[in-house]
Amino acid sequence: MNKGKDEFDTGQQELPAERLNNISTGVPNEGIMSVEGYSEDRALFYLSREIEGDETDPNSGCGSFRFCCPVPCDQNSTMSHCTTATCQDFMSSPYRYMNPNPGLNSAACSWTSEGALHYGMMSREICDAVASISSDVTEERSEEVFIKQESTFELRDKPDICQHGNHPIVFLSPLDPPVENSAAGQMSNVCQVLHDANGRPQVVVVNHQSLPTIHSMPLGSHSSTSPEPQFHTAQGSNPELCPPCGKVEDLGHFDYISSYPVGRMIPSSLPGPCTLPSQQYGPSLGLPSGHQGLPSSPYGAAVPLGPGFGYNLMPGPYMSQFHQNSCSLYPDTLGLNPESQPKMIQRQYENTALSGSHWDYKSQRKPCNCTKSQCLKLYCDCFANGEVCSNCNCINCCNNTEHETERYKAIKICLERNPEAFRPKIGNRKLGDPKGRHNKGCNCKRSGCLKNYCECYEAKIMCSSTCKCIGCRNYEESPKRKSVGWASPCMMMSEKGMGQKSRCPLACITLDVVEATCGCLLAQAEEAEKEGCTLSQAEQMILEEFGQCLTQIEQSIFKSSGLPV
DNA sequence: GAGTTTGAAACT
DNA sequence: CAGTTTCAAACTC
Repeated sequence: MNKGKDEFDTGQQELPAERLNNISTGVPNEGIMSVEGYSEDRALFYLSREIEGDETDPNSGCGSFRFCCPVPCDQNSTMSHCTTATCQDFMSSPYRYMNPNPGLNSAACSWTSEGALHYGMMSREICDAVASISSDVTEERSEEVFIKQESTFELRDKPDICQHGNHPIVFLSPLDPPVENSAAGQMSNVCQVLHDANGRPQVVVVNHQSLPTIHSMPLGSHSSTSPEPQFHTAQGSNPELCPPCGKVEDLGHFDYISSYPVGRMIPSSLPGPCTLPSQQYGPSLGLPSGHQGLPSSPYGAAVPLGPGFGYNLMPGPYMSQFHQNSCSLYPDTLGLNPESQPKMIQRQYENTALSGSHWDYKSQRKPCNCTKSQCLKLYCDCFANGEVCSNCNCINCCNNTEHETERYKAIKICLERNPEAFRPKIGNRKLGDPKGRHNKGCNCKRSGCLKNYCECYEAKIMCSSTCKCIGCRNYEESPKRKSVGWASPCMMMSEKGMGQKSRCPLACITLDVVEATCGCLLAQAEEAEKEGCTLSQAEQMILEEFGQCLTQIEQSIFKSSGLPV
């Protein structure tokens, strides 16, 4: 059944009904993981995985993955319509692999190829990008351990939230075939497949030119004998044609539904029983109907930023279903990678024995000790991580369900002040930068970026050009990281008995050295200019000069340390 | 455990 | 945007 890694699909993707049914019924040995997404400016992308081998073993039976674009893309696009990736690529890719139950396969994804789509990245580059994060395999596997604890019901009930352009695509089930907006003759909208708490699939069509619409599918529409969705007409006003059901419902406040800024964290996740949105907000998709502004739930209100760009402030318990068990909205931190998560999440991850549910995972997070912020400011790690306080030592805490209104307002204020406020600070895993970097960079002045005061150091990443730190000593990749902990370059040198921290080799880079180096680089630039070199040639000359300078500095360091050069 | 240091967040 | 203040975590003793 495996078609092999070199076989591309350029046409409409295949969704063999029997295999879909196998998934839906949990029959092992076969399965397809599919991810569909619609973009206003790009076509549908479909990722499928055909599996062979022992499905009870997530380490085996890896087939090929096809990144397919089943409808014609922009002819001018350099994007490859199809490419393939090996299983290993997939396992280490931003697409998170979940195996909720032995014999049951599902794909959770983080569509981090946004950049690739928008910038015309070639498929080869995408593959490289995927390969560049291969170091995450371990973490991804760890995530599997989590997911394996989930039940089949949870699999169907909790969607994946995937980034696609400025819109997250929420996928719950690999069972939902794509819905083509044939009325428009193109994939012009963002469609999202959601499931309500009862497992009922719902397709939300976000039309950028108008209000969003919902296609509701009755229960059982994904029966084993009917792989095609059976849309029915949702009641509502201002309907517009939107196949396949032909009729739609005007939600009037779609920001609430699905639109979400890039990289935004769902700002809530409550342990405990989940709230059924349908119960809370009425029958239509469980979404509020007709209201705007502050709803009954503090997170229910949309922040009207315009079509396709708002805040998903759904109630914590409900959205936590989405977040906790599927995927983070952050591509770079997907899979609970402990090295790319914010510190609170990282701590949670480290403190968890990977044996419990996500609630266990959350309950073991480090409690905060806020006293004055009411845990409603970003000082509070719980709040900053989109968590409510639980078993914390905080005083006058309002970061809980009893103070939903206050919490909502605080979230709104934070987001208004900084739309990236709830985005992980560590991210942007790129080629050549597999560990990620601090998005804002640190501003340390006294710690040398070698204490946990430094967010980069705490996240176990090197400081980067983004940082504005002074006296940084956390800028060089250590060749010998401790197997368990993190050793900075200076610490490593100290361990080698090369002296006290004051003798850190970086101390050799004095102001004079820097000035001399800069002088050399400037001289090289001037020479390049005199010679009429092109920009690229000049850059190469300067870089070569810089390399020579670094070599000299390195030699000086080794000489001063008494080590052989 | 109290006090100090630190840097991010918030404020002006 | 820069400087100051507030805050809570990290650190030291």
